[in-house]
Amino acid sequence: MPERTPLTPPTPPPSGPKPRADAARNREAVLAAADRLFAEHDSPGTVTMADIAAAAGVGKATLFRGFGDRTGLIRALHETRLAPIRQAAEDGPPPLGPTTPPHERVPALLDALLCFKLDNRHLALALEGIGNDSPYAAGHYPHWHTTLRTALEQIPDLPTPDFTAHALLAATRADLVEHLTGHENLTREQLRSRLAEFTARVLGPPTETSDHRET
Amino acid sequence: MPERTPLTPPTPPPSGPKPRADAARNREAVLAAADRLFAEHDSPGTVTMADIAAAAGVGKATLFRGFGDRTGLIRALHETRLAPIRQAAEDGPPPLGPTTPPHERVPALLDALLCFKLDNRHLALALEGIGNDSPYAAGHYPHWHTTLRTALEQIPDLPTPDFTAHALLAATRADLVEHLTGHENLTREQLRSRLAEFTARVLGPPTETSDHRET
DNA sequence: GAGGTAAGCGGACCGCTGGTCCGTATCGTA
DNA sequence: TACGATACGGACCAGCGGTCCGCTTACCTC
Repeated sequence: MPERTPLTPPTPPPSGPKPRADAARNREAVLAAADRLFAEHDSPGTVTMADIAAAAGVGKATLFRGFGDRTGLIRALHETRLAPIRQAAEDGPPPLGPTTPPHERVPALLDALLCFKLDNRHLALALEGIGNDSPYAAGHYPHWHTTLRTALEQIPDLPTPDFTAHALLAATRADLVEHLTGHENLTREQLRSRLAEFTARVLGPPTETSDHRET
Repeated sequence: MPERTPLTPPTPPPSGPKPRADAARNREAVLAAADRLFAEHDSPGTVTMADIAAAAGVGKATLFRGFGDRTGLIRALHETRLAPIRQAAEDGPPPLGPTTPPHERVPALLDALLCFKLDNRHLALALEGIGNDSPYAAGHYPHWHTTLRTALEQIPDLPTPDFTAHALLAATRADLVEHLTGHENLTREQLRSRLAEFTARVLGPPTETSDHRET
């Protein structure tokens, strides 16, 4: 532990007192530049921190001061884009919100996640490709897992909601999505329907007690 | 294309004329050292090429000459360990071999793969953590996917064998296994039974036409 | 066994990356 | 306007994967 943190007051969300005006401006510039660069390059690995700093018109240190490290920057970017969906799943209207019956909500959640990864290939790839254990270690994964598990638990006779949640989420992994659309040439709609069919099979037919709507 | 390959006649399998004695000996030493180092360190990222060369008692160039690059080394290591299972799935006896009815073979294949990743945490993590698109890009994945898909196609009323094969394989991803055993403290047997239950749910109940054995 | 030859060796070397330091410029405030 | 705190930026560093080239060594031939 260093005697006084010489850098990296990680500032994961810009919380605390109040950021200086130029700091806030630079933060936005960096996020915008990173987003653009990741979108332009196919592989996130080819985008360096120096590139992002240059594109944003700031020094490298600004980048690391604002986000801690590469992981932090990617996470911040990802979080920004994912926030609306997350919000919708937390307390939004059906079919994503918590009031939706599980046989409808689970597929809706997975479809939303899949569409997000289709629309933000680069970001999702960058996030999941950080290090080992990356998707699970921290960040948004536990949230989605818990949400999904909670919904799955309301389905009777489903043996292992916890593992099932993991397995269903694994079916939407960014690199798998990338492979299916890129190498196997599945269209967006094909992939969505495949995932929906698979999910339906896992959930089994809806019952009176678990789902109060006619299908 | 260089006028004469200065290095890297990749030698992925040591095929062709015949390798020199010391070359073969060094190759084995490198594989053994790499295996040991990966097993000792938790994260494959902390094992460098220089470490492996030093542990094997050879120069770095020997390493790159024999395996092309880091990816090649890891793949060679992985392939060596996985070969028996691969062989058993290709033309072995039940429950892994191709003569097994699908309702029995699919869970057996997945269980074998899961056990392999449990027994070779480090290797599987190293392999899947290489780059983006890593598990799907090359190597063993297409083989397992094809095997699984072929078996799934024999199950009537299973809507999308191709995607289902991907999804089931995704449930055995190395980092997920690592997360479940490491952070959620599932035992080996718990994880195996969870995967088996999940698989059974996906496959649905066996029928007369698809499976000729009583269950 | 001796000698020629090419395959193989090793470690100094390179380019590049993520990450850090510190003198300097800018912001917010009185 | 003057002053302290905050943030800036680019030179800098350590460590990585990967390469080069002069030297060693195994193999083949006679």
